[in-house]
Amino acid sequence: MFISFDFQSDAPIYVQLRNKIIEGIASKQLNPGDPLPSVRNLAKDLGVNMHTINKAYQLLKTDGFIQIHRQRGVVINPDGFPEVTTDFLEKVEEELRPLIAEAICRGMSQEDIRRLCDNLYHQVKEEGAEE
Amino acid sequence: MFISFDFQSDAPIYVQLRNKIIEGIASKQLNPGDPLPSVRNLAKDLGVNMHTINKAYQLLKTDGFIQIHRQRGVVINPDGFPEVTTDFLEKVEEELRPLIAEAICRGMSQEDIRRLCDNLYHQVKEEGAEE
DNA sequence: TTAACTGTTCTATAATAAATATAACAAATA
DNA sequence: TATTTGTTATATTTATTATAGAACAGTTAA
Repeated sequence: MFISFDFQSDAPIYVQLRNKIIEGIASKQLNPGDPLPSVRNLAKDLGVNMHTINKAYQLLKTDGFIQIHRQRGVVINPDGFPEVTTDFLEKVEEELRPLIAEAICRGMSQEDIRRLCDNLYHQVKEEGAEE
Repeated sequence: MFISFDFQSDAPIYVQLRNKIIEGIASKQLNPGDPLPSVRNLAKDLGVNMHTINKAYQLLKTDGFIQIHRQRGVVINPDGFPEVTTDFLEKVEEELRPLIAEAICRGMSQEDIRRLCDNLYHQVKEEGAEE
């Protein structure tokens, strides 16, 4: 598995896991229809509690990134992924605005910020190419 | 004051306050040398505890956005603001990567993301112009 | 059928972070 | 002198996070 946690981070484990799986989808390491480990197996592999995994899966299910079939297991949503909702845009703005404000204070230009985003964009997209 | 809190947000009050002040600096509503209210007065105005304000001020002081003179009060740093440090870049990447990954999953192009950042950039910069 | 495994739900507990509440101190000012 | 400043200390309450163990209902494999 390509998943590990940063226990120094202030982000909760279940949020980190949710994000790692979304990054996996964005980089096409995880594709529609791909199976994910059961909550119990993944918990064992990663050395965390079953409920922590389940919490992350519930978030992903609610947002439409994965499907959970009663006893067949967990799969990356085969029917495609959610659109750009207003909820998502609001979340992005709430988290991005402080970062951009601080970047401005520290003297970054619009070009600097654009470059930073572009770099991250490609970094995420081409994560499956390395290794 | 231009400060209010979103009690629905999962961001702690002292973090929200820190960010609002940084946004104030970025939009030039707050300029080098400008005084900030005392911890007690601001706490009273905003209806929160003194220690919550103090926590935000300490963060801003540590990062170099404000100066705190023993009994003269709190001022926006008159000697300029901190550079783009590696700590800051690491924080940006840690918070921005999941947002960009999710944006990609939801079908946003590099151009879409760039536009979103540009919009926020101007929105922050021209916050002082309205009203 | 039996046994093992699935997601789901429930109750409980421990650890940590966030916010509040008082109180006190030392330095500066009005 | 009296007030205000930032700072520090202790204490309490609340919410979140993570863990623990157990049970249930449906599915699959032996």
